[in-house]
Amino acid sequence: MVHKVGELPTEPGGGQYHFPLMAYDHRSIETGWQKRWEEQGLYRSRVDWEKPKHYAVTMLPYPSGDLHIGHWYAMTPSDARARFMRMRGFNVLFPMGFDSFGLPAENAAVQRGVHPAKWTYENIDRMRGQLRSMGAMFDWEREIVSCEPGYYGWTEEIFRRMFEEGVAYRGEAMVNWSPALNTVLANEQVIDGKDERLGQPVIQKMMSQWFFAITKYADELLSYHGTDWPEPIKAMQNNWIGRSEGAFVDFTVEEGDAAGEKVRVFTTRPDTLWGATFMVVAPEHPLVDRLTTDDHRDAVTAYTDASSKRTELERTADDKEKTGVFTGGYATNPVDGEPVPVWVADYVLVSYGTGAIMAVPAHDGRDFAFARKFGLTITPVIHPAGEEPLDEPTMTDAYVGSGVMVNSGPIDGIEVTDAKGRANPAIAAALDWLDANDAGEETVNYRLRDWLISRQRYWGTPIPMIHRADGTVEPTADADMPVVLPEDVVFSGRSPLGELPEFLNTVDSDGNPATRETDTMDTFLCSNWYFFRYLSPNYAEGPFDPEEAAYWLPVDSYTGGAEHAVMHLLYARFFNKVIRDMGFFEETHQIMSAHGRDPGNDLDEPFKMVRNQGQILGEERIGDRVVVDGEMDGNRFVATSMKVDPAAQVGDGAIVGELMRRKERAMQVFDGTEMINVEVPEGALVDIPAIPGDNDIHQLKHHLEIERMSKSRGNVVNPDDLVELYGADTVRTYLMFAFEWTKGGPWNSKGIMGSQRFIDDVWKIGTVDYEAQNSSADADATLLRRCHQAIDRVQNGMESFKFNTSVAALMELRNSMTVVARDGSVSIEAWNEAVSIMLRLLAPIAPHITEQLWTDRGHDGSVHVAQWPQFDPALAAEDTITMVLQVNGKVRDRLDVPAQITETDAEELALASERIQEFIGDKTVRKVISRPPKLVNIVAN
RNA sequence: GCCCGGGUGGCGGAAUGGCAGACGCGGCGGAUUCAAAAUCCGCUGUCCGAAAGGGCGUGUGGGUUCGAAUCCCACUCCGGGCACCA
Repeated sequence: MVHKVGELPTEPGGGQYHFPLMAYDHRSIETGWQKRWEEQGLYRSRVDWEKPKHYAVTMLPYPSGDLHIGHWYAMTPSDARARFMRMRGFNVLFPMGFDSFGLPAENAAVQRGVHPAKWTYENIDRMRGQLRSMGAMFDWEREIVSCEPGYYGWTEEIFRRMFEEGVAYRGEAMVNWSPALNTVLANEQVIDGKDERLGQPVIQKMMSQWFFAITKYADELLSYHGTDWPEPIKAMQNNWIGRSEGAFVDFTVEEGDAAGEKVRVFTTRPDTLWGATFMVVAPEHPLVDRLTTDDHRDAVTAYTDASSKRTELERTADDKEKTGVFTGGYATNPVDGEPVPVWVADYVLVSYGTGAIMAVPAHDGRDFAFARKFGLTITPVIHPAGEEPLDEPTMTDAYVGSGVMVNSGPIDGIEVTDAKGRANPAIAAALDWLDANDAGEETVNYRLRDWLISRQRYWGTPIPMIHRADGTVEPTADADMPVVLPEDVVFSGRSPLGELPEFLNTVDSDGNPATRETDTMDTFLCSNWYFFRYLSPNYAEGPFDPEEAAYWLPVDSYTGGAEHAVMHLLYARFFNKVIRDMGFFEETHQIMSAHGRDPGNDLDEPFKMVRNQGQILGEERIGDRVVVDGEMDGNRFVATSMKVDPAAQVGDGAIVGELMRRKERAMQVFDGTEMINVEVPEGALVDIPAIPGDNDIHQLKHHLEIERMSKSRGNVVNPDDLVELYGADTVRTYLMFAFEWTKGGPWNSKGIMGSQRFIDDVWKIGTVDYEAQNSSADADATLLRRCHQAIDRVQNGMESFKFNTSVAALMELRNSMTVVARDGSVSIEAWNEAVSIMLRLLAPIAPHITEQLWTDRGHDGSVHVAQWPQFDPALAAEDTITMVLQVNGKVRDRLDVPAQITETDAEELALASERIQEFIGDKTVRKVISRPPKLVNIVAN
């Protein structure tokens, strides 16, 4: 790919190109600079209290084997932004590491007989090389690898402290057990009753496990004080934490074994207590046995046994139909002293609230369905606003709207709104009544459960605890810390730690024989605090060096995928608060203060700003040949049948052509001349030979659908190949330009050509033997204006994570400069200034080519430590502006006017326009809106 | 069901109250070439019109405003999260 020395077309400008012989050769230039930067230590970051700091982190990868395009998509803009901040005068830290404990390593060991450590380290080596090819400014001196004892030993230490503080505890609870993964899982790792890794069903088991008391922090986790996070992420976390305000109310058991005992329920609607006509307890509720009367015992036992055998998935899958049995027992409703029957049903979950509910069938859909099915009493206590009172026999649904309380004794007549908690007058009145009558207590309940962190797996951080012979647990002694994962083990798919006597057997603090904990920690713990370890990866006195922490913390910008919203991002916030409360930041605070930095609330949250990138999907599948039958309906064709058939000929059906893409409701088929919208109704016959069995519209959509990249789909875009072909700078530019970063989208293998042309043009601009032909001061000012407009736009895009607009601004500058280069219309000084600005603006995005050109053009030092061009609004301002003239809001004429034009002058010019007068005609001018210099709008009728 | 985010050309997208479609891909026409690639020049929302020009146009319907892709109300569709959560 060598460009010719060119006497290229001279029209219309009349100038000549003087392009050099050599095109931009990314192969020789990019790796060369990567090496030089490394040797020069260009990206080392040091604490410097004289300079403002910026700590930027992009989520560290799991060393799965190869860096994929998604990593590049996530990391490149983060790197560019870190570089941009550095050029703007910040002392920037941008580190990288590997989240290297986890299941895939262990699976590789089982399947291929490779030790997880070997597999992991080989992958890390390969990925390190791939990351270098990106040309990112990672400070490799600060790299962390979480499977090294130097890292996980500190996780263990933090665990020991958490145990002492009671934040880490061993508890017996109903937990999620994955038979497929051979381990328990946290609630966050179970989606729709299946594990998030393999999608295999998870069952409920009572087990003794290690937990972190994240619920203690539920309220603080709902506040994001001092942070700038995407609203959807906060919404997801809030949703997950699930705070509900309500009350505990005690119902007293009437007779039988449990007579006099209280059954506590949680309710968010204490106002409806007077309508509570029965109670339901979960099958696992501890009082079930004693509530059950002898004549109901067989039925209840049968029911609870059956439900214990069902998985979470089964319980929720066959949803609608409620099941349950009567215990025979009764409890007293405290508000009116009425006895209500107590039932057992699995629609009440033992894990939420108190595992028991008061049922208000008139005003709760689930209770209503249950009451109707089992013929239980329904008592309405809300009179719907502006309607007839509810009539029990004719009700077909629970009434959940607003109105006025009725049949509710002391709170009769009080208004019920749609508001939650005390903001609802009826709820407030009920809470006050409960308090005054000692019948219940106002409370807050959370959906969030404590974090189950033990895993019955080998390749993870050891839990530094010892099981004593007497059944109690104690932390590993200081001298034995950290507990190092033994390497010489045999893999069978089950954790080998329990079968390794030299690991298992130890002594307790009294010298008695004891055993080590063989479970390891959830790998999400590793990523809880790695951004602290980056600060001082070799620090031996603690998890992080307070001297570094005082300067760098907190993380100023954190970027990564939104899929971590309720796992990593929530856990990391929790851990940060725990570390703070255990006093790890005390010294850090002192050092901050000593340097005159007020710690304030800075260390309450780990990440000041979070931004999420979208996902790169596989390239769209188009061009399948299809045969469609059906008939035209308006401008769309409604199909009765659609068949994918590569050999289809014209005449095989009403429409034969290529399937182009899926619109919202229609498929588009291109028959060679026009694009036809084809609607495929649910009942239409669909035949896709590639998908066996009966096909329908959904499979057709799926067939076309742009999917996540995966090896099995064969749609993986390999960044190494792209770098080889186009160079890292082109790939970086394309990834930053092609999508709205937060959104992502399908890969387009042709689109990258635009970025390649851009990079080639930059090379031409930077190397052209520029000759001023007929330059003028005006042209100089115009070019400088374009440059300053570009500075503004590039800067804004970088700051607001709208990287595509930054690249677009640079492409526009390229367009202007290409014309200037051809015409020679500016002075050599103006040209050099413009090139210098352009190179600096582009440096964060395309670091290699800009560095080469910067050096070649005789600048001292690296472009990456050059100062960002100072934006000057005066230089960016146009002196003439096209003013739009409107009549009744429609554009009718345009005029070039001085930017400084006054309101009156603009108005006069507008009224003087012939075209405007034509449109005004014989109408009367009612009003003139003058917004100089952009617009004048004349209202006439 | 509840909670978020979104709907703009053939495509990715720009414009946050003031010229809709910047920038790029693709397409069309032309130059160069034996030819192709690459490169260069021009056109490219849609309808009417020979043109000048005009009508329409940011999911749908309504509203606020001199003026709405942008603000408000209702609906609809797409994506995501949560979900017998009491």
